[in-house]
Order: sequence, then structure tokens, then C-alpha cells
Amino acid sequence: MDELLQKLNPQQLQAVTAEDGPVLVLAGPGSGKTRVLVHRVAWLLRTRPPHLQAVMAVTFTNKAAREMRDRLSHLLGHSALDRLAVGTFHSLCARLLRREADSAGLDRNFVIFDSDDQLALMKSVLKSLNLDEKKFRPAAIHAAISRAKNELIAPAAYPLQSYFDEIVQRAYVQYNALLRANNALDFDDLIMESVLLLQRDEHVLRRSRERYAHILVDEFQDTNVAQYALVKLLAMEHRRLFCVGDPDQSIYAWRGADYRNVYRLRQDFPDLRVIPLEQNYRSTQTILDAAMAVIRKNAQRQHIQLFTDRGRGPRIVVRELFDEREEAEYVVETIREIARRGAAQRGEIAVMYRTNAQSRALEEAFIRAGEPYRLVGATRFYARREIKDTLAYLRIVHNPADTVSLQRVINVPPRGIGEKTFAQLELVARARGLTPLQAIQQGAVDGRAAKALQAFAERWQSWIALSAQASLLQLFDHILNTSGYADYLRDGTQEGEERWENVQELRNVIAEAGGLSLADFLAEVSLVSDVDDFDERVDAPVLLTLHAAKGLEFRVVFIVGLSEGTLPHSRTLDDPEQIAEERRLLYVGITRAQERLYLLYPFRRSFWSEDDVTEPSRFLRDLPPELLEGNVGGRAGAKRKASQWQSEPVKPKASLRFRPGDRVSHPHFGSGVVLSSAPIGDDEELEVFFPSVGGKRLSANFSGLKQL
DNA sequence: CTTGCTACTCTTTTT
DNA sequence: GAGTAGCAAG
Repeated sequence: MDELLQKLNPQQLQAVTAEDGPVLVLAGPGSGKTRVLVHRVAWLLRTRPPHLQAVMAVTFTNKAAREMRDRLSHLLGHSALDRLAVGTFHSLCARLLRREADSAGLDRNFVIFDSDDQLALMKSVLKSLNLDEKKFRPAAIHAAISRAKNELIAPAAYPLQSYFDEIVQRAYVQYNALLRANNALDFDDLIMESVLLLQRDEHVLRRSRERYAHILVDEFQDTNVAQYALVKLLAMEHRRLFCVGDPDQSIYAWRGADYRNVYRLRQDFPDLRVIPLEQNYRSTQTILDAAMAVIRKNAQRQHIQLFTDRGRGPRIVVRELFDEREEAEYVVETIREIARRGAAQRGEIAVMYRTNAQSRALEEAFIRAGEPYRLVGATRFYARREIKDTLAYLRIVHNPADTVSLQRVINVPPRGIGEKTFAQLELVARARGLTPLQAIQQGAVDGRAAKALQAFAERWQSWIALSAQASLLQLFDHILNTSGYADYLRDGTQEGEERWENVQELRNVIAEAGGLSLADFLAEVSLVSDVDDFDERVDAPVLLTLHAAKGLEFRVVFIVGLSEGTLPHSRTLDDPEQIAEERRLLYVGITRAQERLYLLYPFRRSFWSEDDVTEPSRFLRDLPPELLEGNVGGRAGAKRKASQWQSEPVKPKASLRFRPGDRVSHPHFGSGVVLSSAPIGDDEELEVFFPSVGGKRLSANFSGLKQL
């Protein structure tokens, strides 16, 4: 038998070698579904006539796509990749639309607006409709439009049941118009426009069906209506469709994902073959039992029995700590202990939480302890101001119609081109059907700022000219220097240097990619996801949200903040459907763990500088006591343990101005974190950690240290 | 037009 | 507690 197929269990083998025709693999967590998917693709590429069959595989993240490509080129050799299109729905649709730009009625150079851009555009929509942002929150309107696009509802078909709906509809029309005027698409457009194109244009549809003779979809439970429509359009005729999913891990309903697509699949493809994968290769039975105990409480689900041959393993630790800070310290301390005992390496450990804001307390604890960590998401690299600014410069060169990017940089550094001038420019350009660049060049805007505008347009034009001849890297450097942005950023402060370093990091990305075109670079950058750039080779624990943890596994998992209001989140409490999703979220978190699981919650939580007593999460009650370490009985017992663990009291003396963990700023060293504080006469001796220079001993009275 | 101040809302989760 | 919108002064 093919060596490709060794090491697969019978169910996996059945899935990998299934005959052509619609297949749904219902895969529990840790059942090797990624492996099945990759081997299925390999199997198809190997057994089908090379000239006929190509494969489209849809993964949930770009990271997964990259890993699949790596595995396949290892298994089959690099040339096999020629017949494979693999990526997320978004990246594959972006490629389709670019390829078929003419048929789609799009300019091939369209850019993709990220969430920041989308929000900025929405704000200008509301402004032009004279709507008060207080009353109609841009984010809320945008969310409604996004939902509509995910369900393939055009502006004209938007259902009007309230005054708010009418506002949304008007905003929807205007928002789309502005996107077009900017030669831009938002994330949702990538899918919706692709579907519309395939519905409208028979030739494109036929071409696409031929191009993708096999279609494979990972994380099928997280597809939305539009994505399902796309899959159906492409696969309905040849029916060579292979989906992998787990309804219990559906955690994206809030962005339009509809696990009922699993039922639609059954309806639309009556010959659908369903193959379950129940054996788990990841976790101990203790962890699986806990996971099943949690998920079992959700109604309306098929009963899946997860089993493993990895043994029972250590029991699960459930623990109450005093507050978020102690919780974080417990995590850091325990990780240290685990690493010291050699129970796991730091890089095999993850800390998960419901909301990004919770990473804060954890980060501070890691910094205080001088322990390394990796953070996924939150302050995403590509969301940083200096990165967005730099990209905006590149984007206006690539696409002079992009007014959102132009607005970002036209007066950064300050050039005397303010809001008024920009508004006028935008107005004139739109009225005459010109790009802002053309409008300036034709002298369409006069007044005091005209001179400044001319000067900027000249620069801009010269960058465009350069972009035609020079490499991306040369263009990058040239723009930074001649725009004045480099000097502007490097203002001599600590923070400025850090921001400049980030820009240099972006430069490295370009340099390493080698010979990338401006268009390709921008297209790639706008679709990177949080987990995409997380480096597995670094030996440090990972901090990430439960959502971002999907598809990953770790030997040791900590889940923090397991209290009512956090998980389940307070915004979900009035809706049983949403609480069910919160439960699935915890299920996903638990099943990431291979060996050890810690479930923590704080007794007290501070919220906007107010302290609240919290209830432990209702989900914790569903855990059978025999799976848990020690007795978790009442709150008092847990609290005693928490303080017992705390070897030294951290309660500060009332006279001290600084406490460990305080964020401070210093005139020379920039911002830092207080590690310790001890009274000396009337003064305090402080130990402060600065990211720039490391640890310093300072006097509270004389160092000029300020609390942040 | 820019800067610096005060007041205000806001915390889910993300391609 | 923090980022930002809005306002007043330079």
C-alpha cells in the first residue's frame, strides 16, 4: 500500500481514499482532521490524471494554508503545488476577482480595506448622510452591513423593519459607492462579489468549475451563507466536494458563520457521505471527559463520544485566585515550576482568555517576573499606527483613488493640509470623477493650502513614476525619506525609536519576501490574520484568545478569567444561542490541551477602576469532581489556597506611592513597570523594569518618575 | 492649521 | 483607565 496512507486509522483511511462525490467528515477535536485533509489533497493530486484535475482547498487561516503547502511539497515534491490552489475563502476570492477583474467590473488594482479602513470609510459615510455618530454608531451600522453581505443581501433587498434599518440601507448604498470610488473592496465584498460574479457570468462559472475540479473545505462549520453559496456554485455540477468540520467547534456565528450549512449540505447533496472521526490523538482521557461534560449541556447536538488511548493523565486544576493580578502571577509561577520540573517546555504552553483586554494583566506579570512570552493578536503588528501609515503611503502609490489611505498620510507629517482642505479636495474629486491626485494637479482646489497640495502632489507623482521602475524595497526607502515620515517618526523619543523599529521590521518582511511586486505585497498584507505570524520555534508560552486558539494544540493549557460575565461574556447572557456558543468556545479551549489543563478564575475583578466580586463561570459546575485535583468545594477553601500560595503578602503599606505592577514613565528611560518598592526614610526605593534598558533602581522622590 | 486640554464613552470574539 | 472626539487658544 502507498506509504502515503500508512499510519492512518481505518476511519481516516476511508476519508482520504473516499470515492469522488460529496463527503462530509465529522471530525472531533484532535482527530487528525488536518492530516486527513492534507493527505486527501495529496491522494487526489497523485491518483488523478495531471492535465485534467486541479484542486482547491479552503483553509481557515493563511497559516494553515502555508502548512498545507509545506507538507505537500514534502510529500509530493514542489511541482505538485502547481495544480493546487490553497488559501482562505478571502484570499482565494481575491485571486479570483483579480483574475476575472474585467468580467467582475472591477479594476484589477483594487485594494482590500481592513477593519480600520472600513470604519474610517463608514464614518465619512455617516458624515455625508448627516447622521450623528452618537446616535448611529459607525461600528453598529457597519456590522449590520457586514451581516447583510455575508447573507448576500444587496442594498436594494435590505429588509426594512425599523427606522434603524432604513438608516442602514442608506448607509449601505453610500458605503458601497464610496468603496467603489476608492477602488476598494472590504472583506465581505471579496466573497459576495465572487458569488455574484459566478451567478451572473456563465463563462466565468464554467472556467472556475474546470479550474477547480475538486473542492475541499476545512472548518466547514464556520462557513457563512455567502461562502456556502460559493462552494455550492463551484461544486454543484461535478460534486467532487470534501468538507471537514465539527459543529461543536462552531464559534463564529457572530460574524455570520452558520453551522446549519451542515444540514444544507445534506439537503443539497443527498448522496453526501458522512464519515465520522472519533478517535482523539491529542489529549488525555481526563481532558476529553471534561470537554464532553461541558459540551454535553448544549441541546440540539449529536452525541459524539471522544476516546483516546493516551491514558488518563493528570487531573485538571480548577482554582480561584484573589484577582486578575494574582491569577496572572499564579500562571507565571506555575509555568516556571512546570519548566523547572521538565514537565513541558515553555513553548509548549498556552494561556487563553475570552477578551484581548485580559492579556494585559498577564503581560505585566510575565514582564515583572522577567519571563518570556509570545502574544498573538491584540496589538497586532499590522494594526500599529506607524505600520498603517507606511502602508498607506504605499497604497496611494499603487491606487491613487484610495482616499482613506490618503486621509491617513496627507498631513502626516504636518504639511499644513488640514481637515477642511482635505474635505474640499475629496468633494471636488468626486464631483469631477477624478482621483484626488488628478484633482490637485488640475488645480481644482485653491485657497491657502493650494501650495502645500501642489508640493505633495509632485512628490506623490514622483513616487508613482519610481514605482514603475524601482524595486519595492527601493520605493519603500525612497518614500520614507522623501515624505518626511522617517524624520517625523524618529523624533528622538523612546517611543519614536520603537515605532521606527517596527517600520524597519516591515522593511524586513519585504526584504525577505524578495522581489515581491507592490500589488502582491499589498494584497498579501491586507489578509494576514493574527495567528499567521506566530512563530512556533520560539520557546516561550503563547498568550492568545480562545478564538485564536482554534486549530492549535499545546501540552499545557491555562484558561483564565472563567467567571460569569467574562466567559460566558456579559453581552451574551440574554441569548441562549449565544451562551451555547460561549460553551463551545470553552470546549475549544479545553480540547487544545494535550496533558495538563488549568482553569482559573478571579474572586474579584476590576472593571473601569471599579472592583466587583465575580461568580465562577456556570460552565465550571459541569465538570465532574473526580476529574479535578483536590477538592474545589466552596469558595472559602479555594480562597485559603490562593493566599497560601502567595508566600509573601503583597499588600503595600499605605505610605508607599508605587506598588509592584504600576506602570510608570521616566524622563530618560521611557515607560516601565515597577517591580518592587521599599520605604527608605521619607523616600521609596524602587526597582523598575524598562523595556528599553532593563532593570533600574530609582528613588521615588528624585528620579522624576511619574505614574501612568 | 496645529496643539493641547477636557470630557466622554467604551470592552467580546476576527478574516 | 484609556483612547478619542470636541473644543479653545496659539
